[in-house]
Amino acid sequence: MNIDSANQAHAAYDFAYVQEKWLPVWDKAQPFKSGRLDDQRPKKYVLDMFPYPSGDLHMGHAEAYALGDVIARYWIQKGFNVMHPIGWDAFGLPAENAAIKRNENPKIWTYENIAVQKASMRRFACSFDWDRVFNTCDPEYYRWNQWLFLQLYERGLAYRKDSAVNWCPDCQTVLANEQVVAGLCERCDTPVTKKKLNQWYFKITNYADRLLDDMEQLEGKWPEKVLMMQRNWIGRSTGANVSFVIQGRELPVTVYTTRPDTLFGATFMVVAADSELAAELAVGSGVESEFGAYREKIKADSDIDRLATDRPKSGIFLDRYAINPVNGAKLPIWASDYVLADYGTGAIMAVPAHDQRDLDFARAMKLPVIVVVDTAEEDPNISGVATGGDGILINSGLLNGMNKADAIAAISAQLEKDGLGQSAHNYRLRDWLVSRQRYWGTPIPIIHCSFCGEVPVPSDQLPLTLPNAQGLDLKPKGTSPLGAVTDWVNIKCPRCAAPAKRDTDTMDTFVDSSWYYLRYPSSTNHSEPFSKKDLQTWLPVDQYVGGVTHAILHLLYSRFFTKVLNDMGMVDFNEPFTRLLNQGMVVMDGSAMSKSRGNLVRLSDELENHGVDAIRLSMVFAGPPEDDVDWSGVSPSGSVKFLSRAWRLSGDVTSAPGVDCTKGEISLRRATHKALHDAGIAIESFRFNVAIARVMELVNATRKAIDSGCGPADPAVREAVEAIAIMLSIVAPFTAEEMWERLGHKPCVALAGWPLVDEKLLVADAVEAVVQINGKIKARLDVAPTISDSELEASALALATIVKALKGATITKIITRAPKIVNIVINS
RNA sequence: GCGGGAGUGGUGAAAUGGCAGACACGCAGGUCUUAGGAACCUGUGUCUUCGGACGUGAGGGUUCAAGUCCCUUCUCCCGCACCA
Repeated sequence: MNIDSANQAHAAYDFAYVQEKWLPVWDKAQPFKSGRLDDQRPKKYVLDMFPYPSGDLHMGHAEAYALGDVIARYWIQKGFNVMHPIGWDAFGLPAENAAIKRNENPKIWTYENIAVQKASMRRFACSFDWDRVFNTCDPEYYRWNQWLFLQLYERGLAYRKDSAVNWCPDCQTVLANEQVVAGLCERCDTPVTKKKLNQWYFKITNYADRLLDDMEQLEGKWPEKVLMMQRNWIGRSTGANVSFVIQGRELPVTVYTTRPDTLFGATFMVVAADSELAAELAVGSGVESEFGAYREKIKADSDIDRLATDRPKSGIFLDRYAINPVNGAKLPIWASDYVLADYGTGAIMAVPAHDQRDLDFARAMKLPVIVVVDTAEEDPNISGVATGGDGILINSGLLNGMNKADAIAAISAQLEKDGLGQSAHNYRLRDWLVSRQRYWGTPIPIIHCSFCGEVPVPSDQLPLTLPNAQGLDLKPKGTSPLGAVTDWVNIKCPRCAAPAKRDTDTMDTFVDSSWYYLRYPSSTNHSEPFSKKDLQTWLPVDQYVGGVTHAILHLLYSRFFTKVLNDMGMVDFNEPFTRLLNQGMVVMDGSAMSKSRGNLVRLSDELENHGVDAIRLSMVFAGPPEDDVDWSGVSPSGSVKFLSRAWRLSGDVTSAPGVDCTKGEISLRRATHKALHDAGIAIESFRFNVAIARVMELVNATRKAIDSGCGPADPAVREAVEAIAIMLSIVAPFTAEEMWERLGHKPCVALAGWPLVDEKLLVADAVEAVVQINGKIKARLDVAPTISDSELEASALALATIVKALKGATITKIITRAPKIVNIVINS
């Protein structure tokens, strides 16, 4: 080794210098532009969930964007025309709350944060196409939010109704069902209460079946967990509606049941205490005042109270009776809060023997329990445990002797024939409540006229921009701050010119994110939200990357929007995201990072201490991407060590660029091609940690080849180090670019292309076969990979150790799988 | 309660039913050094009488062969939660 190369070998790898060196070069080269018209490469749309601009990027962003970047950069290297865009989900409560706290304009706060995040993404070497950026709070974007809202409105998919809605007393706004997590506001963890309000909804329930059934297309491409969560959330149940005559009431009451077979076991009826029906039935019943008091009491209960598992059943007997249609039994009608007003018909037939909730209620209220399905379990009257399983029907007239399934079929047919019932579906999914009583969101483009009613804002008046927040009191007070802007609110009705008022609510920000992925290909289009031609080029999204926190909310809403747009003929596909990868969280010492817990790790500190590449590498190498990364257990300095090892190789290569690699030393060449092959497969199946392990192996093999093998001048060394640079470019772009230059190439290594794998080099010239006796390894032997079963078997049986071991034993069977294994089965 | 997922060295983790622990972190020892928080090398599942034996939460089963498939069970994590 001469003095120069010795110096070079010992020179420390200066990541800070390398970062500063290459960023301006890349700014100029712009390697990640997508969508040039003459581009002949096949397309790939790789999408990262866009960030909320709540401050600078944190460790979670670093993981998510490192993973998305690996995928995007890999497909570029594989020769695809990759669109990898980014934007900002910029409306929403955090901006508004921060603005209130600092007495600032949310708009200024938001755009400042966007600038900070954008600069950090550049530094983090994200391979984004910066020409496609937009923010959802840009009027040019939310204009199309309003346009889409009106499209839904015209189709009857956006409507207003009075309802008891989820209300967060802290945020002073309503919440969608999906935003209530275990009875708490998902933003601020305040217990959610109910409030009766007139609000805008999107009719997502119209799409329940399609949202459910189309998931078949996503099977195997989305995480099973997410599909399952969506299925549960939609919660389709199959059963029957059954009519019950009510004494002293003209109209019958319909109940929904999944167990029509247990109809003979119904001993009472329960109506939701907060329903219209309960109120009506209570009128003139003699228990009106008790009922009123009960209703007031349950209204005061928060969702948290309702969720308590061991909550005793409560209710009021309404002194009214329903008649069981199958046997004429007189069933007392009770009002209780254990029946939900907005599921099914808000009324149930109670079969205490076979439903635990009904049994608990029956026992609390001393109501009769009649067993109609013999399940061979203990009588629920005695055990207190309802028997919900299959069994033989008893005490059930025509159903006696049948099993559950037959009885359901028989009674359903009978009810249908008698006009007393029909099969029905119900869904856990509720319509999507989209009104919000806050400032920083898209104004709802509806005008309320006392003569014309709801009047859409004419499309030539879009965007309906937010009035300036300057001088506006944004403090939450239960109604939208927009109501105070009188010269904005009060306008003439576009239809009749009478004085009218604008709707003062803003849209849930999940509306913004339900279609943003359609906007990137057309981000500069001023005449439509997206063009069909652009969509045909790019959509659907080939690979979506984001946190599992959006498993229901964002992904369900996006699927809903896509289906609506499909019905409108605006898109040709019905699922927006072909493949989905959910990355885990970055935690510290086993729990989520937070200021209050004192375990917050600042991304900027980590980048300062270890460099961008080492942080990206650590994130990706830590384990499977779906698993959480515990930052206390990863070693960014280990990543630095590996990167400088790889970097040092690039200074050791002494052959010239373009040297004929096919003349290189064969075993290193084999290692190189195996690494390229295996790493590619690993990346395509999201096993990025394994891909990196393969690169590490190649680095180790190359180091060895240089130091004590073929030496630095062998063409195989250049081939290996170039392959390392290219493979590293998708994870550690700075290091890779620096290596690429030291290898005598011009930027950008990101576009160098994944080297073609020579299949011939994937076959080793010798492999080790193992010889087992009764499944225990007894010997090993080197064989040609092409050896036949019989040859391998013969060589195995000829081995001295095997001959010795087999002495005196009878061979019953020999299993041979050339060239890997021989298993000799003997009886002992 | 319902639904889903996961249990492998000191740690993060690998392993189309075919050599368990790849690749790392950590640790120990060494080489070279004025020095080492550099680089390089070696070792590192457990037990061992040094021949081996045992080993993927526990228990059973299928198989020539099981971390992997089946049954039972325990533990942990996630989602939903009075949805009739």
